[in-house]
Amino acid sequence: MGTHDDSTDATVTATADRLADAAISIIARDGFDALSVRRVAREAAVTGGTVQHHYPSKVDLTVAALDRTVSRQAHRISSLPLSDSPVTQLTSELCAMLPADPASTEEAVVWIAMSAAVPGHPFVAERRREAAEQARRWIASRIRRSQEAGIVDAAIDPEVVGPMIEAALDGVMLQAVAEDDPLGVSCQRVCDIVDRVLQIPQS
Amino acid sequence: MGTHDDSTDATVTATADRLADAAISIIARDGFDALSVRRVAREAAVTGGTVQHHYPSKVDLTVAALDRTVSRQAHRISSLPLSDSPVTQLTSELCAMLPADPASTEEAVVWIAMSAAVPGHPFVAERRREAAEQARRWIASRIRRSQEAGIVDAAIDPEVVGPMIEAALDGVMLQAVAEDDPLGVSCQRVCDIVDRVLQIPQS
DNA sequence: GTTTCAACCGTACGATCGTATGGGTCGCCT
DNA sequence: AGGCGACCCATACGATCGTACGGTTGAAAC
Repeated sequence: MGTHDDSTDATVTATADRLADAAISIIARDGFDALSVRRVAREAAVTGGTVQHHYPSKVDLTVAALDRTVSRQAHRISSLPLSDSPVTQLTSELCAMLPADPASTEEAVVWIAMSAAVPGHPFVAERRREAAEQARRWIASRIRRSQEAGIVDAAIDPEVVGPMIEAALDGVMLQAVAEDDPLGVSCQRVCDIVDRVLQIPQS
Repeated sequence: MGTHDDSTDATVTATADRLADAAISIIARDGFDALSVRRVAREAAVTGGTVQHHYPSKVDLTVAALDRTVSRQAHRISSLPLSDSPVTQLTSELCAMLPADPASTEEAVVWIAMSAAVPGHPFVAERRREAAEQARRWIASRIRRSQEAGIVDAAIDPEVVGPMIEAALDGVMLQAVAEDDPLGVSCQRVCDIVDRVLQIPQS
């Protein structure tokens, strides 16, 4: 209630989001283990007690950064210009998750970092799984829409091809993060894989 | 010199390898940040001073664990039964990098962990890039051999399709690590992607 | 016998971490 | 006016970290 913000929904103050953004920056810049209460405080120009007030424990701070990462990703791909074809829509949405500007780079690095942090951090696994399932459903819906449009063969099963595309996206993103491939080759790579996996005739 | 060991080559003592293996286990179990001198000492049943003697700094210990990981991977896929077809040879070698037994699981988790640890740890990036380039060359050679055997179309460029397969392997491995997919679906997934990317007619 | 040296053990110091705790300031409600 | 809760600041404690440093042992070199 009260003043609404531009994020997912209410109940979180603006400083709490700033702290989460600071945490994202730290994770993206120096790795998942570099996240600490004091560093977030320095990054956000507050004292340690402040971040401790908004996020009583470190896991609270971490899940806030993780949730905000996937929320930022979802917000960006949802506010994307519509394409004429469902399959180019899918590929453009996929490419929107790759590192392009500083913001998307942060989110991609955090996504890879939280995937790698799953062993030994059970609460990270849960958040990652939720986001992955959401992405899975979203990819499957795009495939189905492409089938209804007659662009891809109706015989292929979205439930089996979807995970392939998901894996391709994860792999390209991991390489983009680890070897900082330029956006062009990353995007081209995922587009090529999608075309081949969906058996789209090469132009 | 003198007694030779079963690892890559000489000059490293047996206890140094044990310490590297302990480091690998720790990284695989509790994440990259959980690696510490004292934990390795506990894991290997020695004191902190001992690991400090073999690896004067923590980065020395870390690069030893990383190098040993890729060496263990290379050793396992090199000691693999030969297949009749070059493409099944490639897929079986790819699947050999996926988490099957405890050893390969450790190596896959460490590989993902070191990919995620690249930002903020420059010395990790170097090691990862060497291993990735080696894998790239190895995949490209398998593709070329398949083309010479007439199984895949000679028109496709190994230099562009290779990175796709590499990305697919990374993505499937990441999902296997993060969501601990069973080996069957992971292996099936990479095989399917390879078949589609190489445009092998579906059986 | 003496020296040397690699391997291993144990301790210590400074830094950083997570977190508990208490005080201070402001706006809002009764 | 007085209480009250949200917000922010500051300090402190215990734990863990990387690493420097010295001691001990045993075998090889001279």
